[in-house]
Amino acid sequence: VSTPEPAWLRGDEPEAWLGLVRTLLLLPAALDRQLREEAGISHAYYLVLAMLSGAPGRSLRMSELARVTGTSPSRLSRAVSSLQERGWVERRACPEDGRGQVAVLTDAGHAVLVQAAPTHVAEVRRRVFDHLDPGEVRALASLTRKLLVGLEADEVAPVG
Amino acid sequence: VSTPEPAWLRGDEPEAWLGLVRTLLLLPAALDRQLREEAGISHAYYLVLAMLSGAPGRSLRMSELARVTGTSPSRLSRAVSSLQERGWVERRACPEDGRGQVAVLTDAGHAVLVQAAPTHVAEVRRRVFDHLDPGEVRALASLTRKLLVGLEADEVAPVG
DNA sequence: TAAGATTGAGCCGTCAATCTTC
DNA sequence: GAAGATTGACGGCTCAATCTTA
Repeated sequence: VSTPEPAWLRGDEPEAWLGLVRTLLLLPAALDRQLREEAGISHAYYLVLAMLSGAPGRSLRMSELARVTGTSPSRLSRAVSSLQERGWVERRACPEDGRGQVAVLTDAGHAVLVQAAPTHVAEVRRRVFDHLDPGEVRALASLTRKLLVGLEADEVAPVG
Repeated sequence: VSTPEPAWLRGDEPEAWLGLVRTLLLLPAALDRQLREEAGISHAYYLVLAMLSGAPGRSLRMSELARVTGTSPSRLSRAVSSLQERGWVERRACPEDGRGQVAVLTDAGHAVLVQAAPTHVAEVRRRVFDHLDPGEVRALASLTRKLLVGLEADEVAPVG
């Protein structure tokens, strides 16, 4: 290439990277701890319930549910199995595609979500938004939007 | 309390939160995939090697290493055991405290780190910094600094 | 042949209990 | 008794393989 990228981080990048890495390590752990204590499930499982709750018919195809929760197909399949054993989610055949499965939030699952949501939101406030002013919240929304560009596309254009 | 916090998120908070959650889900997965393919270790294990490499004597107490890598004591103990089996880290008794253990990076471990670092940094650039201009990098550093205030202190002041 | 979904094997992580030293 | 560190038990996650339908 004609203008190679620098080999290591420079300027404000090291501090930004270290801060981001520490956030990636600590925030999910904090969310998991709080939700496990409150509702007995991880944050990933909570997201499954929450995304189903907001979908029409409280149901979504497995593939679509995997996409919106940011998890792999196998991980989602195991999560739904676990939630199904607790009676919080059901599986149904997809009427439009014989290969597909649809996950449906049960009334019991919805009740768990409704019960857990307030303390979860309080934790999110306490851990995140209490420390940011409105401008910083906007900056966070803007930054994550740009970061997700590089994360949601697994394939990357060749170097040429 | 006299001025209760709103029960749900408002303004730019929902978008910021969803963006942050998706980043928390996708970025660690991307880092793990790349490092596992390149060096056969997770990002958490890489951090252990990297933090030891930057420490005086290429060694740190277990408790201090857990703190700087943002992991729990039990998690770190298992990580060091695994790295020790590969000959990349050694354990030694702590001369100043009979209860303590010191983890030391071996030459082999250092070689692994040196070999893996360039492609890892390239991945960090490709996933993160290629999508941000200098001002945004500063904003990211500033934002994570504020978020870590709420994450590094596990105990929180009572509501009163 | 490809896409949707699941499963088996194995590693990684947490929680609680334990052991040692302070 | 408290702190540093480790371990047993168990659940969650990834990778690769598999099964079914399109």
